[in-house]
Amino acid sequence: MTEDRVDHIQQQWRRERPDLDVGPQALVGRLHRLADRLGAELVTVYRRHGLNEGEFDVLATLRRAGAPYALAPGELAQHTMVTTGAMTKRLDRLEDAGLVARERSSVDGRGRVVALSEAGRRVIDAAFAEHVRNEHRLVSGLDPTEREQLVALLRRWSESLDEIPDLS
Amino acid sequence: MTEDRVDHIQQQWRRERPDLDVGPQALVGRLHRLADRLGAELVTVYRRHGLNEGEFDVLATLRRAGAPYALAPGELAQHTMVTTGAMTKRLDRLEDAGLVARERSSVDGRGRVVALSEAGRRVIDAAFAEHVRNEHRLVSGLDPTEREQLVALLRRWSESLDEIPDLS
DNA sequence: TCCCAATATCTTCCACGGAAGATATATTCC
DNA sequence: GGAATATATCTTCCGTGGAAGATATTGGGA
Repeated sequence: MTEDRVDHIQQQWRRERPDLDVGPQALVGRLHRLADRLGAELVTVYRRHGLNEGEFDVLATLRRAGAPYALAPGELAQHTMVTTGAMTKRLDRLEDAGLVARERSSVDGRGRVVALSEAGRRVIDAAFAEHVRNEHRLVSGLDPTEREQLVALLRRWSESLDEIPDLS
Repeated sequence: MTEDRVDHIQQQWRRERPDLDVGPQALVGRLHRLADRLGAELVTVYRRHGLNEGEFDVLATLRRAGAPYALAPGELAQHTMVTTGAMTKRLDRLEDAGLVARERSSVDGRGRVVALSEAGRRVIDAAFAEHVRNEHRLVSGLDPTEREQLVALLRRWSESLDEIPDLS
């Protein structure tokens, strides 16, 4: 087991603050660094298709919703976990690029319906296929058993967070 | 095993793109969502101490480097994984707040030395102690065995990424 | 029916980081 | 020693997202 950056950071803290138990950093810190690293690999594929992460996320959300590939801006904001203001701007860019179209909702004058255009559909289908290949590459260093264990542990951790009390 | 958002997304893709194996998303997607979730919890502590994530990171890096708590801007940028331009701005803010001081390097006229002020030292010591308590809280839903397994798997995954070829 | 609260979206302003270039200083090589 | 190159930091401009408020529309209750 070679020593990595997180180990080194922990050692520094143990020297400087021996009164604190920095054990959990092994998990929290490593998870964050890994997420950053993986994220950087993923965006290279988005960029090849002329998209940034947020735009890919919007197109993918519309695509996997199934025909007619249309959702409201508010739904998209919820699914992609950004504010509606941020979504407005993403949609502005995607609309300018001709990848989505905004129409008035027929049932609610306040609402809009955002739908993939034909071009949008083509772009996300190509980008997503490459994205999946990229994900396969990124997990290829783990064998099937390790992947299963890791999925189970991440799931456990996620669920446990819902039941943890706030910091006093 | 209850179904979570990542499961649902996978199901959508399997319906819409049965030609693609989206298995790896269980790992990659879940890791990202978990990192976001944890990050949101962590910043609440930084904010209590008047810091954002980047500023906390800078002060923590100086603090754990040990006395005299001083590093060059370039070193700080490397350790915290941002560009030197971003570091300049972080240091501007921290200097305005009186938490760090910039001096000319005595050995290199181009260089600067960024050092924690007394106030900076107090702030980061208090913030970091609370940060560690927060991390303990966030991992409290996992038992010691699970934590060890998870650390080992994350470490394995990280290391494996260094040996993976680029996407063709 | 009419008013008011709720809702959906968009607008404005600001915070933060990246990319590329500017500036000052140092180092290397002749 | 002097010119060319390298290096450290900072500056400028831009892209993206959040927060708060503006606008338009809906729906409910007097």
